[in-house]
Amino acid sequence: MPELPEVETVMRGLARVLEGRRLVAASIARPDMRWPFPDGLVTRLTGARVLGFRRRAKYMLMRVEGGDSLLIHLGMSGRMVARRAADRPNEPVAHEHFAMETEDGTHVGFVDPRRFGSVDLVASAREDQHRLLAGLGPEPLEDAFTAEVLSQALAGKRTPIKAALLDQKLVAGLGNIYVSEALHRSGISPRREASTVAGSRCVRLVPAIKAVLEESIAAGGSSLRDYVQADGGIGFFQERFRVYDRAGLACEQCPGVPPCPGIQRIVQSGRASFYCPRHQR
DNA sequence: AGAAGGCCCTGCGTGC
DNA sequence: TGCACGCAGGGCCTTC
Repeated sequence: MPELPEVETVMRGLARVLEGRRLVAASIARPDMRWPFPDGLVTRLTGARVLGFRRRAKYMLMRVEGGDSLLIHLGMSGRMVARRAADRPNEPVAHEHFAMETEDGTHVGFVDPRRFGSVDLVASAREDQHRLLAGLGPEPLEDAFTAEVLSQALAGKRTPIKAALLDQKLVAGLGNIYVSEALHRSGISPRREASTVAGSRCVRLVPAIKAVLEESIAAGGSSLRDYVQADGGIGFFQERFRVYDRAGLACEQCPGVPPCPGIQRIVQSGRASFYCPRHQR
């Protein structure tokens, strides 16, 4: 499930194989993703050189010659797959909805079985004004994201902190997994009302958010030799989380006597949260 | 107006 | 073994 660290890793992998290269082909196999592919996508990409990459929240932006940027969201199940064009199988790759090919013979496909992902074009000079980016909150890894900033965003919110942190308007790029992990690290229950996290608890929470994201990006980068795996997949691997999907297991944060009752799974706004009821309050 | 739930989609794990 | 069902969740949309 691509959240901010996975998107960052995939983006770096894409940059590795695409940056500076000229695209000699682009193709659409199936246009009905989350939103239809934009008009002129193939035309604008074909022949253009890839200038650079950038990430915003869970979105990747690929700047190309001619003033356009390709906006990519991986959705739930999206992957980027890179192969030498010559090594591609003859039959169509399952769920590869979109692909690009470089002058030096690399084929990059966007594979997304669930089709929650999306691709769009936006003027490079106005990337942040795209409707999907315009309302996003601060980047959690930037210095501007401080305890004070989060504190203000949470003030007066009656919703559980779990839901608040998933709200991309408050902070951009966190998903279900890293919200659970960051709350676990900072000893805050996902059920706690957001307004009561404002203040001193944000002083613990904000560094925990940054740490969990940074460690994950570092692990993603170092675990991938070449950013392109044997199967052609670019990007993320399954990390070992401290609470996410670990219901019933002991919480490593609180050893000792009496034994930790273990990590619990609860459902909040229809989504699973994992936490240790003993040390997360 | 803010919050909660629905919906889109396919693959996979579980249980009968 | 096979099938049915439920769950996974990002983000927009509708409803309350």
